[in-house]
Amino acid sequence: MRLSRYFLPVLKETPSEAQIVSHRLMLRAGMIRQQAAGIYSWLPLGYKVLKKVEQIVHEEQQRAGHIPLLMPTLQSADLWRESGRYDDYGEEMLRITDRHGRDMLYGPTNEEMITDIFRSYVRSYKDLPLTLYHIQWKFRDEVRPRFGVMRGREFLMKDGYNFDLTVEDALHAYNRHLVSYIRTYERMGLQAIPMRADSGPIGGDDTHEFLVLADTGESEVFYDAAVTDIKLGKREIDYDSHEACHAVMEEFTSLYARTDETHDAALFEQVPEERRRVARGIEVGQIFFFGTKYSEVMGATVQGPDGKPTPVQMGSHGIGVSRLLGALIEANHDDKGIIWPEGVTPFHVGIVNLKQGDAEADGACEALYKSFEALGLEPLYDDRDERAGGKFATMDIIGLPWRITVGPRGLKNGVVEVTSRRTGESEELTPELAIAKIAKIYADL
RNA sequence: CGGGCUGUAGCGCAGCCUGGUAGCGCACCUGCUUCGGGAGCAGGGGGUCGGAGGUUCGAAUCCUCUCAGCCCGACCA
Repeated sequence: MRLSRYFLPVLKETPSEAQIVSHRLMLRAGMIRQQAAGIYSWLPLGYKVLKKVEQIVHEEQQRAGHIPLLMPTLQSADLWRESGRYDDYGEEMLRITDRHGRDMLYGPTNEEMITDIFRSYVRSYKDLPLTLYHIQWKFRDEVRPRFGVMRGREFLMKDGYNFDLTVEDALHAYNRHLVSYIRTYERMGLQAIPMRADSGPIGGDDTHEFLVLADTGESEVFYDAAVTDIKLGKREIDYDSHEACHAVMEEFTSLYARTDETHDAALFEQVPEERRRVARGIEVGQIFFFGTKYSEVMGATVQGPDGKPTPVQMGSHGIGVSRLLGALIEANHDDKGIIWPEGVTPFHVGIVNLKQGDAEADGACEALYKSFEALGLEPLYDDRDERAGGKFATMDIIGLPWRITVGPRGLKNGVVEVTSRRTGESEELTPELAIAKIAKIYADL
């Protein structure tokens, strides 16, 4: 993309409504625009990152064997009356009446609807196990939206639902989700620690929340410092293997890590003192096993091998897709702006032409631009007729992890400058080597 | 939902107390100079001061109501 043709409304000054760093930077980098309290437009740059995050979630869900579908944002109140949650959910549910006076609602989650879909079609235990998921906009009418997209009212969320015949199978689904979630976050360059949590209004026996450590997190967390050393890395996981998923689950959850809701001071005391940590975290996902809570009241049963109708064992699993952008920025920024991890960066590399209009500089930039595109990478070429300082500031705030600076001074020696946004370190390379360096970084992801 | 606060140009703000018909910085447009970390000079465009009602000869300014947004708390992915 050529910046002169893009729509990137970068702000030099911070709008006064933004308090926390991710909100400020998203506004300043021209990623979002608030349209009402807790409701945002996603401007091109923000939309691009949102789509990248969404894509990673899709890929990892499908790698784990989960099936994508798409359910509507608006739901009939009748379904929610069946489960009893129409009354239980309270003021957070946005209720709407259509022209015929029918009660509708903007879905805050989809347990009822997915259960309805399941019970309409699935009759036999032979169709299990089954995990369906979607990535869809949700609405929760928060009393007090704040922190930008981290606690908006409208938010994009991946929610998935597993249907299994036995508790054992459902617990495998739980473990499988835990593993796939860790892998999802790691691909985005985030460490999200699974922590034992409260079940809240969803209800259930087993539940873990995934927390990204950040000073601005909404939850207080207590953990054994050793948990931050556990990584999935590039291990291949057999998602069909109960043993393999269980082993990873054990590995990631056996050390102490809890939110304030389930914190147990006595247990925490057993962690060696030098490894005890109290910090704050941003919740970016949660998994639940709740058994037959919905299947019983809504009649989601299958015939088992014995011919008897059996309510299915269920769980639900969510990743806050839009909120992840906030968490990513909270975890990856400095005083100059955002620093995107390579896995989610909106553009792979920024090209800064220090002397627009100079035939040699223009030519070198064009050549770099075309080379990156030929490699399947997306460059953002700042071809505006701006001064160097302004171009650098723009690149810094939008946070592309790599920048190539092209100017007459370097070109005289046949080199361009490759700079890491994260470390600030630069090296002078020939254009060919610069391209090779960037290409290798992304190939190795 | 309790407590506090703010709405004046795209963004950041002053003016309000003490009423007299709107201003500053950035951004934007034109020209010249400049050009490796948010340039300088000159010229220019843009606001019925959130909305409604009231007081007054006169309201951004005072009064009433209302809408929107922000912060703290409770709540929450």
